[in-house]
Amino acid sequence: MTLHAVTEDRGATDVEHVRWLTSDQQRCWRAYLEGSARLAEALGRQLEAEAGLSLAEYEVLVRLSESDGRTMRMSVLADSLAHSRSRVTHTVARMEKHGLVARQTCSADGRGVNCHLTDAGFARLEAAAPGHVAQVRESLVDVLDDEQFRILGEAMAAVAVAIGR
Amino acid sequence: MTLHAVTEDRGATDVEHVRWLTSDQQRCWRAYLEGSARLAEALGRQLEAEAGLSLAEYEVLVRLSESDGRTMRMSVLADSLAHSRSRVTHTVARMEKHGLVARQTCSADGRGVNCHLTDAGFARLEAAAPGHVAQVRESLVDVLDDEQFRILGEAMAAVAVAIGR
DNA sequence: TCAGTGTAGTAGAAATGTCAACTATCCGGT
DNA sequence: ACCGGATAGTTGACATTTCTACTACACTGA
Repeated sequence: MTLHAVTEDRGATDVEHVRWLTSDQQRCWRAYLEGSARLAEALGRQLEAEAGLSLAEYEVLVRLSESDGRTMRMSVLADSLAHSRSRVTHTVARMEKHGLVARQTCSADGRGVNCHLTDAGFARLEAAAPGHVAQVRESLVDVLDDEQFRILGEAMAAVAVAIGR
Repeated sequence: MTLHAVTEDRGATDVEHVRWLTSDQQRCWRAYLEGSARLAEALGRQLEAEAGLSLAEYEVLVRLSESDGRTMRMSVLADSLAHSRSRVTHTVARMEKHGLVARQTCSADGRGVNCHLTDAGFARLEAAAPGHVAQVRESLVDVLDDEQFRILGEAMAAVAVAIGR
């Protein structure tokens, strides 16, 4: 018995007026949950196996590689990844220990820290990228037609905005 | 400088023929990454604050509440959640400590373990559901039009299939 | 100048998830 | 009956993420 049905049984005593999902909406939502879980797992597994990187580390490398001077402030990095500051601190600390990035205090703002991509970090990214892109294609991009993928992107962008970036 | 551009610079020495994402595809993919990160965070935060549950725990409660006798085999639960067995073992162990579920050895298969939703667990789900559904609507369902949401669901279902459920 | 408030980043503990054994049970073939 | 390989689940070590509190610096207004 679904909770939805159960709560409807309460009838007039239910003063909350909950707008439950329709069963079509339920199906979509469950599909999203399952698909996103499997996708994250597939990507993480491939990266770990073939490049020894977590998805979070890979994303850090990507942002840095695209930024001016291959350097970003910690907070900018955190915002751009939609990860907490604390999380980025820990992730970057691990990466620094492995020589992928280097931290330097920011001259312009004494509180700030610049995170810089080292040559070793860039090389690691170059080595990891082809396999990662192949996995993204295999698990997502090539599975969908252009229309589906475009709408998926628009939808998720709208979600990000709604939640308030 | 993007990695994409850099690797193209290698020109004829690049024998890998990597099918990089187009910039449109990049945008979609990044939007997905950011949106899904923010969505998971928003849902988890709401549940934790208002119901003292993690999203993983909530999902366990939902599956059990919908199953025959409010009971599922651990492995069925794991498959249905797309979580690893180990993860489900740990999650269920925590929930059992809090009285939300009870484990009992399976009579039919000596190796099996049945996970049963307690009355307290069901009550907890009933209490949590309205707020959770409201958050799902606010952050996802009501942000999209019907068409977008339907295609999102279809796309993610296709992804789940492609990755091999 | 300097008090108050906000921002940047970190640190360590607690919670959660992953990974690699490990035990116990089941099933299929001989 | 019994061997051997698969399946179900757990365990504990380890890695990662979250949570909370903390330090240091920056900005604003009196």
